[in-house]
Amino acid sequence: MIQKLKGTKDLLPDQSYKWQILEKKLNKVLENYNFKEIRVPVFEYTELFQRGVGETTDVVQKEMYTFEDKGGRSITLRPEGTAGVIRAYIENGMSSLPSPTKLWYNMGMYRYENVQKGRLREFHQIGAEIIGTESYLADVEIILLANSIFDALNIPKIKLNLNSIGCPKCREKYQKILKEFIGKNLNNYCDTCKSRFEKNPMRILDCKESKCKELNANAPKMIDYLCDDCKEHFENVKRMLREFCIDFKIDTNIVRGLDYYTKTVFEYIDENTGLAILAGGRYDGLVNQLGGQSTPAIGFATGVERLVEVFEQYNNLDDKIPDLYILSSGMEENKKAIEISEYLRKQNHIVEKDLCDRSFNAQMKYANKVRAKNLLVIGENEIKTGLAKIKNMTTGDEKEIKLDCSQIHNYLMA
RNA sequence: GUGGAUGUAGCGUAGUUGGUUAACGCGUCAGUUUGUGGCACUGAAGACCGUGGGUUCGAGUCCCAUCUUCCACCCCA
Repeated sequence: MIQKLKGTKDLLPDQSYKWQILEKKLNKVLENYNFKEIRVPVFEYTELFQRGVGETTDVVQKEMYTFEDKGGRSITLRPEGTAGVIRAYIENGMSSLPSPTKLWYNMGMYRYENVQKGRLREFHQIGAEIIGTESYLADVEIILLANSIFDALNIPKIKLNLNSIGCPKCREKYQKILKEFIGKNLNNYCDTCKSRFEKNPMRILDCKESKCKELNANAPKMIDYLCDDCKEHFENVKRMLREFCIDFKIDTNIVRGLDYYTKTVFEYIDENTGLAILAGGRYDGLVNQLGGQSTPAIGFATGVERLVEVFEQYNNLDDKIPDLYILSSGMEENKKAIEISEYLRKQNHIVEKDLCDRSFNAQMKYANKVRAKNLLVIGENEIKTGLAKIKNMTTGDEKEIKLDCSQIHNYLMA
C-alpha cells in the first residue's frame, strides 16, 4: 500500500459536494463584482517567490517545495497565489487591459510545514486581486467583496481586523525609531528576537515570548508613524467602512508574513477556532518588484478548507439525490430504461438505473440506498402494455403512467 | 525544525500477565423475495494487526527505528 503524503487530503464525495456549493456561491459573488478568473501554473521559477514573497519570510526560507527539474532549473510549487498572478499580469501585458484589472483564482497551494489544526501541506485558496489603482476605493471594494462572501455563505460570526503598515518610506523611518526603542533592552529579548533585530525588527513585535511581550508593551506603533499620504489613505478607508457600518477593529499587531504588503492589511478571524479565514492587503510595490511598471494593487486570499469548515457550521448542506431510479431487467426492458434515462438526463433530471444486471430486489435496495425520490419499474408487462408504475419512494404512493419520455418528464416536474 | 499523543478489515472498536485458525458492530455483496425498498433473518467477501528490524521456542501484545494521523510551538489561509 502506498499511502498519501503527509499534509495532503483526499476529498471524498461526502465532502466534495460541500466544496461545490461553496465555490458556486463564491463564483457568483465574484461575478457580481465583475472579477474575472485567472489560472496560473502550479510551479514557477523559484526566484519568482524569492523576489515576490520575500527572502526573509518563513514561507520562502523554510516552507517551499523547491526542487531541480531535469533541465537543471530550480522550480517551486506555488506557496501562495499573488506572485504567480502578478507574473502572469506582467508577462501577458495585462496592463494594457482596462485598468484596474480585477482577477480571482481558485488554486492549490503548497507549503512544507507541520500539519495541525487548519493547516495542510496542500491546501486551496480562493483569492481576488485589484491591480492598477492606489485609491482607497479599491481597499474599500476588496473589503466589501470579502464581506459579501461571508454574507453569501451565511457566516455571521467573523471578525475583521485592520491595520496599516505604511509604505517603504514611512516604514524605514519607523524602523529606525523601533530599533532605538528595542535596542535599549535588546539583551533582555529572546534569541530569535535578537536575530531579527537587524533584518526585520518589526517581526519582534510578533513574538509570543512573555518577556518579549512585556518589553514590547510600550513599543512605538507603526500606525502612529505613518507618513501623511499613508495616513490619509488609511483614514479614508476607515471612514468609508464606517459609512457602510462595516464592523472592524484596529489590530496593530497584524504585520503579515509576506514581504510585499504595504499600507492596508487585514484579517478575518473565525471566533470559534481563532484562525484567519481570509486575509490580505495592499501590495503597491510587487508589480514593480517583479519587473513590471510600478503598479499599485490590493487583494486577499481565503483558505478553502478553513472556509468550508465554518460554512457548514452555519448551513445545512445536503447533497443532491436522484430524481428517479429506473428498474429494469431483460434486454428489451434495459433498452427502454436506457432510452428513458438518457432523455430525462438531457432534461436535467438526476437519473439512476441498473448497471450490474442485478435482480429486481437488489435494484430496489440500491434505489433506496441512493435515496432516489422516485422509482420506475420496467418489466415484461410494461413493455407489452406501454404502461408502468412510478412510485414515490418517500410516501410510497404509486401511480400508473405511460412509458413515454415526456410524460415521465412532466411527472417529475410536477 | 522542536515537543506530546496515536496507528488492529472501508469506518468504529475488542483482543486478558506474549501462547495455536485475530473477534464484534456498522458498511459492502448475495440470498430469503423475477414484480416493489426501508425491518428482520441467513450467508459471503474483506486485516500479512502502519512499515522495517530486534528480543523470544513463540509477538497484535515487549524493545528500537521509521512513517502516518492528531495537537502544541514557530508561521500562516
